Amino acid sequence: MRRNQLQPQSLPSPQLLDELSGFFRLLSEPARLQLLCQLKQGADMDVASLIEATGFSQSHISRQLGQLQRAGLVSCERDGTRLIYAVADPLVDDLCNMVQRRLKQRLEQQLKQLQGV
Amino acid sequence: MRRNQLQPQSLPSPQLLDELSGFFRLLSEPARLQLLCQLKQGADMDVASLIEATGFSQSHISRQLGQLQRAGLVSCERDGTRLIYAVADPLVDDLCNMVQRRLKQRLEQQLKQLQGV
DNA sequence: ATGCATAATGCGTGTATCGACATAAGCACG
DNA sequence: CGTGCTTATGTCGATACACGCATTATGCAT
Repeated sequence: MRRNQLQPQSLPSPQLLDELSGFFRLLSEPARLQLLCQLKQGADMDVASLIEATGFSQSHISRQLGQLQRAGLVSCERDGTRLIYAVADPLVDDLCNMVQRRLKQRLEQQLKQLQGV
Repeated sequence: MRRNQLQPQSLPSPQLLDELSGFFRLLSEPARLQLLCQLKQGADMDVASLIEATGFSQSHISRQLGQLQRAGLVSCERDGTRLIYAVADPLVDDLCNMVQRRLKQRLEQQLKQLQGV
């Protein structure tokens, strides 16, 4: 099968590649993923709760939230001196669920492969 | 303010967090994403084609393909001395499409925000 | 076996970024 | 005004990893 020439020339541009990889990079850090998960559950949480829930330093959490916010993944509103953060896009949850399903399937498959054909 | 206790205790475990972030990390590198896209289009490609298409060194490509293969994202079969690689899981494409749509929506929204309320 | 392909690995360098500490900046209240 | 509380930022050490060069391993042919 030499069907290697039927590309609809849909190679993604370098810019798109960078944007995509940049987005995935945001999710490539357990700390950020953990923050997102905490926010999903706790609905609206202030930074103090996130510090206590994750055990990270305040500066670290502030930076990670900043990245997520610039990407539009979380939003925040003021309550006095505190900032209340919330998940701003359900996409991350969808992606995680899809990947999780995939990881599970893969493990089940490997398991089956081990215990006899 | 201890009103954040209504969680259905569905916090992902650290292991799951690591696995998820590890998976996303694979997609967080433009080089790997590019390889996956090339493979999607070219259907089956040997390493030489990938070298020419991407401009990366042979060793680099070999390593990246190794990572993708260990994760089950690509598979390869021998043809003489060459290895022909192919995409082994459509999930990555779905994820990229979802993220791309999301990036586009976000830009459109920002554009609308700029040119008048 | 030798020789010629191709692919994988050892090693080094450079760069990015995680994560903490210390400090500054913004906001409320006396 | 200053004081206290919360968040953001400057700086730094440690670690991870991208990427190339050189070398080794592997398969096919003669």
